[in-house]
Amino acid sequence: MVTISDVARDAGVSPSTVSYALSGKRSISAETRHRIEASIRRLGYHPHAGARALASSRTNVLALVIPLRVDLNVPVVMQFVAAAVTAARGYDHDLLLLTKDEGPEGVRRVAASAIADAVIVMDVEASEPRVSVLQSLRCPAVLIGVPDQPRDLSCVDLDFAAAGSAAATQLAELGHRRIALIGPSPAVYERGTSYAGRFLRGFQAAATEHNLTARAQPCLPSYEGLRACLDELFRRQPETTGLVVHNEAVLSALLAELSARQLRVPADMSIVAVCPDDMVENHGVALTSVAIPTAEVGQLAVEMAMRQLAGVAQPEIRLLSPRLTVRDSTAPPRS
Amino acid sequence: MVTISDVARDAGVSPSTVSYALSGKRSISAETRHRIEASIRRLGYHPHAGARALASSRTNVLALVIPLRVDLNVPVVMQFVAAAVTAARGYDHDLLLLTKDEGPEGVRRVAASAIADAVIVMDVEASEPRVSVLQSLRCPAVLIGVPDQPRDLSCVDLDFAAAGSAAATQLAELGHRRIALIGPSPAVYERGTSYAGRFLRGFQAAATEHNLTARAQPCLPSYEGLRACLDELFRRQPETTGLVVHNEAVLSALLAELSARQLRVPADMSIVAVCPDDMVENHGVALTSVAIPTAEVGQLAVEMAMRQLAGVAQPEIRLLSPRLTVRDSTAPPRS
DNA sequence: TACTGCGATCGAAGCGCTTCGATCGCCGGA
DNA sequence: TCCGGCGATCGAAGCGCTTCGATCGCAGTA
Repeated sequence: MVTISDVARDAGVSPSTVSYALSGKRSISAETRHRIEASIRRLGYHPHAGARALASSRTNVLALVIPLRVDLNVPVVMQFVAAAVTAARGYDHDLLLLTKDEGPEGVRRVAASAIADAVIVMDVEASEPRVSVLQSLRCPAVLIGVPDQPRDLSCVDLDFAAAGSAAATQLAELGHRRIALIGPSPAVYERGTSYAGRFLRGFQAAATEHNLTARAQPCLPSYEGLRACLDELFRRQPETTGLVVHNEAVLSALLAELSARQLRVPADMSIVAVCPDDMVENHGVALTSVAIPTAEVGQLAVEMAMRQLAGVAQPEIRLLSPRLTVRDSTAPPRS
Repeated sequence: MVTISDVARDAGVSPSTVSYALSGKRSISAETRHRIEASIRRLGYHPHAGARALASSRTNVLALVIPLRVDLNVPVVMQFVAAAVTAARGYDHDLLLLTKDEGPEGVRRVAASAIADAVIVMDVEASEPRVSVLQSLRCPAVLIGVPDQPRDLSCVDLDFAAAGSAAATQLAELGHRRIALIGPSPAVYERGTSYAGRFLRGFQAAATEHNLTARAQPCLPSYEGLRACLDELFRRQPETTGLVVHNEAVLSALLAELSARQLRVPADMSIVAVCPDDMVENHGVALTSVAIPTAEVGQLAVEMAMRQLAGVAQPEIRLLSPRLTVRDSTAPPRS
């Protein structure tokens, strides 16, 4: 292995000079710096991450805790991850992947053994057990989602309440009177996943405000689940003319099933989807949607973490305003 | 931070004894071990990962390089990742996520700075530039996919040639005479992605062998792309009665579009999908499929890496035999 | 001319761990 | 009784880096 001493010898300086040239923490004459850089290149030197971590108490690694559940939408998670890893590399950091399976202990392990400098947590629950661990370890952290008790932790997410409201309002303004929310899997609600409840409440509040008849139903993420969900919906609330779908996994099944039931979109049924933008075009009809800004949130989470590491950040809760884009799946109801 | 010396003091032994108790590399009396374990628990000791890496030249981290392309199927990638991270934790290792964007330099960086002990590479191309880096660094590595020149690197993948053959053969045996392959995005072929070509060749070989008229078409992963692909297909090869779909992203679009064109599955058109098992049920009809064993491959990749780290493994190429499951999307052609 | 201040560089300590080579009892065999 | 051998433990070196406090030479000032 090529060490800093090898570089120092090659460049005719001391190891500390090489270190300072690399970190820029002390001034180095231009000439020396160039000689060092040349040596580094010639020898193919890469600082040993462990040694660096030990000496500086900085690993340049961010930990990201992702859910492995199937009832959560996988592509959405992947988009977060992609955005986060890309953003992290922009700050010269790497991303370590943890799974929610490990629970609070996983977070403790990683933070306590200084494997990562900060932790980003996805799929946050209302009463989130990882919050107290993070807090007691005084570990820089960013939650994607908002627990009931964020304590002093930073949070970032789409403003799901506003999103739910926007979706319902859009249907109301088109003149729909009976609408429904096709929500995430029941398991998501049971788990108290923070975004699901917030969306639901926003949806209901807007429905009430606009005097709509509104029904909310969770939906298992499978074709059968969707079919059952629709059966139930039309039995309990016939004449429904507008659907808000907060469950990316069943979107295509929904369209297939509506078509099978001779319901045309948007003539017989309007649909507002809640999903990342790149999912609205993969169906026969371009979907009116409230965007889930996965890329922004992922990137923002990393930025917030980096700012905490730089010491220039107090805890903050950032809720991104929803953006609704009207496309071809919504229209006034036929009356 | 709680250090090994704190534990040693608390337990009334020397730091090295604690280390040996933890690693089991020398025998420690039961009594001492218990005292040490108690101290560890009481103090909440976690070994410092950097220090450990520095002293032992082992990080207990595996690097996984994933593609971020949209033209690759995202859920499939995610399933690999999930399987790999879970398997890695089973060996007390963590997973560091790299993206293909960083190219060979990313691999070099991680290996040379001893951030990870081994590298697992997804989305391997026929002439894979990362192979030589990996090899010259003498870094334990596992490729998911098989490049033209695997050199001494281990590879694991589904036997895509056999899979292509199995899919075509199944249609042949049902009596179909004109079939088609709806393949991945053209970009995937252009990039020389290893699995796409292997599947195609297997498909064509079997078609030839069974005297089928067979056409292969790449397909952009969008509704429009699929529609264009079908248009082209039916223009160039009308009377096609069987489809092999090696493009998970367009499965639901395909079913929707066939239905829109009054083609019933399987009465008018048989479909063999190539996809992970959990994707066959999300459509109106359960799909006959050749399984992509994402979980097995991901887990196997980790196991192979661990075996290399343990020093008990020479390079090997493991191709998993395809498993075709007949479901409801295939039937003899109407004639 | 003597001194101050500053930019550039060096040397050494130390981060927390692993590991190699002692050391120290203690037991069994001669 | 003495000694060899072995299990249990200790001490110290060292992994490769960062960083603090010197040192050194030189330009500018009094």
